[in-house]
Amino acid sequence: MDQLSATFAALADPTRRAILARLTEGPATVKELSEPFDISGPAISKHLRVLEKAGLITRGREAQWRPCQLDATPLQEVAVWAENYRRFWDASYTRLDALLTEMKEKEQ
Amino acid sequence: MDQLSATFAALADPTRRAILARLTEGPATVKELSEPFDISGPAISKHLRVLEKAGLITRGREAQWRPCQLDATPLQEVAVWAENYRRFWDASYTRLDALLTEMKEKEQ
DNA sequence: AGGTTAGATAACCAAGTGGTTAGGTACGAG
DNA sequence: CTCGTACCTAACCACTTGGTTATCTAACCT
Repeated sequence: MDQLSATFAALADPTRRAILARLTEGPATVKELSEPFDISGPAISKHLRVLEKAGLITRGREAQWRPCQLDATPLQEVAVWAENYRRFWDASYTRLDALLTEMKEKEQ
Repeated sequence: MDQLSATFAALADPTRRAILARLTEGPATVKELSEPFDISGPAISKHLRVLEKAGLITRGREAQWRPCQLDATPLQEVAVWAENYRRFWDASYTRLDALLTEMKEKEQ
């Protein structure tokens, strides 16, 4: 699976997006991250592994804790990808764009 | 499934992203969309249904054709979501941000 | 050494995904 | 009316996903 697909797949789950949101406030342990959700520890571990494989978090180790930290670089790729569609975001802009194309063609 | 999750899930597949890219050049029929890929028609139909449910395409009907058109509005939501992480995209900015926070705290 | 806490791994399950083939519907052309 | 084309639905398959419980390791604290 390519990088962009892995990132999108990781972001498709609300729990994982919530984890990322939490990590914007600073590093956290697995326990801390699991607290807002009423799912089991192993379920959180799986989510974290998905995020790690997508390169969205990095993990250290301090004694018995395995602190998670946000790494948002893959999100830049997402933002850039989405920006390429900006011209299509609203119909009026599309219509304007069509008009401009038409004008260019007439010029030639 | 919420809107944002559906959008991310739809974007997680490279075939579907390629279909969206093709649709930036204008509407296309299912047949036209399927040509670049060597997968069966039904497989393409399924991809299109996913894109339609995510609100990324709209479909009309002209005789025996069912033309697809891009609707990029959900991508705006994606771009906005990703933009919220801009401050975390590179470490230097994060360090700068930490420094500013520290300075603010000292001021108080 | 023994107990507690943090966390990972393994085995399992239901549901979803991406693909297939086979067969059905709707429309235009001869 | 019949034939070909465009497309969809249905049924099936292998694989993945998001969850569970049970069991393990590692580190800390008495």
